[in-house]
Amino acid sequence: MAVEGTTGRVTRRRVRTRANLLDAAFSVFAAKGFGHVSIEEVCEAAGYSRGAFYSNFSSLDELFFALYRERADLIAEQVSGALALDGPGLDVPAAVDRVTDVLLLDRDWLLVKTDFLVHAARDPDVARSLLEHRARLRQAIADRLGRARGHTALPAVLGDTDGAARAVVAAYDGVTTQLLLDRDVEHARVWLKQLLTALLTDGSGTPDHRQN
Amino acid sequence: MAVEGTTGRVTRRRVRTRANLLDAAFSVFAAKGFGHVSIEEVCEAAGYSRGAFYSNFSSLDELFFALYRERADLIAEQVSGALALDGPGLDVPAAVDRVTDVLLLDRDWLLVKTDFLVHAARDPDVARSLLEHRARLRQAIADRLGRARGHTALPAVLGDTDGAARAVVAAYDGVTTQLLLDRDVEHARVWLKQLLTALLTDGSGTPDHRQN
DNA sequence: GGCTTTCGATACACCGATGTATCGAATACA
DNA sequence: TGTATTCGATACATCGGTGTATCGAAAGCC
Repeated sequence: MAVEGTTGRVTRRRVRTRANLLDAAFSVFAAKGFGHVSIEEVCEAAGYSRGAFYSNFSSLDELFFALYRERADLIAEQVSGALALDGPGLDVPAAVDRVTDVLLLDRDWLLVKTDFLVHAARDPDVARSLLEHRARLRQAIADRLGRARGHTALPAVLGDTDGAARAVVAAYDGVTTQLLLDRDVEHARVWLKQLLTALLTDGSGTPDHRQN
Repeated sequence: MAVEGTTGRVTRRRVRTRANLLDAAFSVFAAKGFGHVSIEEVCEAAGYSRGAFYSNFSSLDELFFALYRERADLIAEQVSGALALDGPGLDVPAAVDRVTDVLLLDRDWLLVKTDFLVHAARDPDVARSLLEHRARLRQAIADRLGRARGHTALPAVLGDTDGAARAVVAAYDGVTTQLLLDRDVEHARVWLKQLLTALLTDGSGTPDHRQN
């Protein structure tokens, strides 16, 4: 039984193994991709037997979902944190700097994230859940962006602050795609910065040259 | 033997079955996702036996790769065509209109494309091949964009025309992600138009409102 | 139209992964 | 510390997919 309705007895070993399984699964998923991973591989990587797995999860999908939510929430917190740092007024360029510094940490995460996207794209329920998550994040961005008026004027082309927040997310997604292919994290960072600057200001930025 | 070094005898039945297999595979991949598809499923969908498959391909990966190249080349031609339509000078807004009208045809294609991205992200060889393909497409965009000077000035933030072309591709990738989740093609189209306008001009555009 | 070559269907042997049922060991609680 | 309960390892039956080898049928060539 993977699901505990009401926690009968508290458990201590259980939480450890569950966490271990999740961690191991993350590595394996990042390396081989969900859909090319068997339950056995995850168990082996974690140093457990399949008995442990079935005791904690009922399917690979369930584990994958749990894994994604865990990390996604973590990232969302980081971004919110980076956005919430300064005072009542938002300094757009500074915020862009902070966010881009925080955002693109881990290639493995991008791999898993994209796997999950592909998964969600084919399952309406998962898609809805993911859309809600994205909407919350976007809302947080839009809120902060709303405080920018006065400091920097947002270009009118994108509409309201929500449109601008949309653009930010789209830029992030776009850069993610490129980064997955060329593996150049540093370039991705500076380039995301450029893109965001281009989208959120009318001013001038710092160009850069690159192949690929 | 799936690979013919030199074409011994010409074949007519063979090309048909090969095409049928590719078409069926496209549907199946779109529906279930590469990695959740067995060779048998593809064969069944195409109305052939596994013997036919192994006679034409040596693995699912090989078929997938062939499938992707075929369609990707087709799309690239469409885009190039849309860009090449007008005279020596490029009218940016008009070109944006034409490209966005052509570009986002098929959700199934986006699904397969993203699957392939996920695949390429884990295999350096495939990644290189995909990067080259993207680079060619980007170059075509940059070339046309180079002729825009005079008509419309590109924002300096993005650097040269290549930077601008990069931004175009990133916007497309970003919109793709959202579209995979919300399945709203029309909105994606108008929104991509907005994004491109925001990136490629300093002027004003047509805002829009939307949930999700 | 006969003959040769190629294509694809059928049959077979072979894992590898899945899920379940059972039992010993670890752990919470008194 | 004793004991009830939970956790996870082992064993088992099963299934689906893979790849290969073989053979009949379709299609090209003269």
